[in-house]
Amino acid sequence: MDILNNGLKVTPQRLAILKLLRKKQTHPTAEEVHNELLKDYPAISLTTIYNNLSKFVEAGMLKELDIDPNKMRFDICMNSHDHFHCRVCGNVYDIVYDASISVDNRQIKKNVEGHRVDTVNINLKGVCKNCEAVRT
Amino acid sequence: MDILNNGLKVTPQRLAILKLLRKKQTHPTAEEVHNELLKDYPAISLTTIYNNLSKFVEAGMLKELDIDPNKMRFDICMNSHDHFHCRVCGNVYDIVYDASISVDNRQIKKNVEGHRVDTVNINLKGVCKNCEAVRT
DNA sequence: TACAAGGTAATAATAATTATTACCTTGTAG
DNA sequence: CTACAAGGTAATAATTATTATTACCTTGTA
Repeated sequence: MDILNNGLKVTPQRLAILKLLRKKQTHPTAEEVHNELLKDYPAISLTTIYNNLSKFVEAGMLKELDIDPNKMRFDICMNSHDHFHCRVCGNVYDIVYDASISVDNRQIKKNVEGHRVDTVNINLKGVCKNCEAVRT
Repeated sequence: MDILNNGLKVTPQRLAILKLLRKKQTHPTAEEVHNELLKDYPAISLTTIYNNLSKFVEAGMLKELDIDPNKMRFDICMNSHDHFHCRVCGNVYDIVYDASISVDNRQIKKNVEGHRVDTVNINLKGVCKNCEAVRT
């Protein structure tokens, strides 16, 4: 038995990581995942989190985001969308763009100025609504 | 005398860093800048590079790019444009989008899904034309 | 000429991530 | 049912990029 036929065995740790990533809307870092899972798995190690996040990326189940220069953050692969990085709390939120704009961009020619393009990421930064609310 | 009235003194090291960033099209990392400048300034330290890059960012002369998860890369501020990150050589190139697409995107509402948006970055990834040429 | 402000460079410290290793589980073949 | 092989986990140590600290040096100015 593997997870999605990617050669990865199902383990409680792996299920827990995936479940957490699916539940949380904030694209937690490896350490945040670790802290969260310590509640249910007091023995889980940070190494395990890193190992498995990497495995999931290799297996194509997660994408690594490049929106946070200091920490690795991940995205459970689904239909394509963009990201918003709050510079106050640091959380990363999913953003569903207007279909029109989104499509215009992502379907841009696969060759730009002579370079072969694989992926297009649109990253927004600013202050999220929670942090904005706290301030006022 | 300061550089662009930002309270920064003019030093040979600073001029050299800025000159290099202006000349190179690949958005070199701090270490690449260091290696390059060692040719002309055998005593220059990596710390100086980091210090001054940070100063330049504070002064608004450079922007920090978020396209490379592993290294800091910088952009001499000019008219807005996007970036392409080659996953073979790691270089980052400037991309001039079609004005139409570019404008559509960057002028997106300043509030998206309740979050206040400051900046929008569009990052492309793939294989650059140089690396593509080497392969074939 | 001497002083003050800020810059540089050497060194050490930090933080996130990765590598290494030994032990443990689990599924399967005999 | 038992033993083995494959892979997973966790503890530890190592690596890498970046930042902090400190002492010395330069330069402009009183």
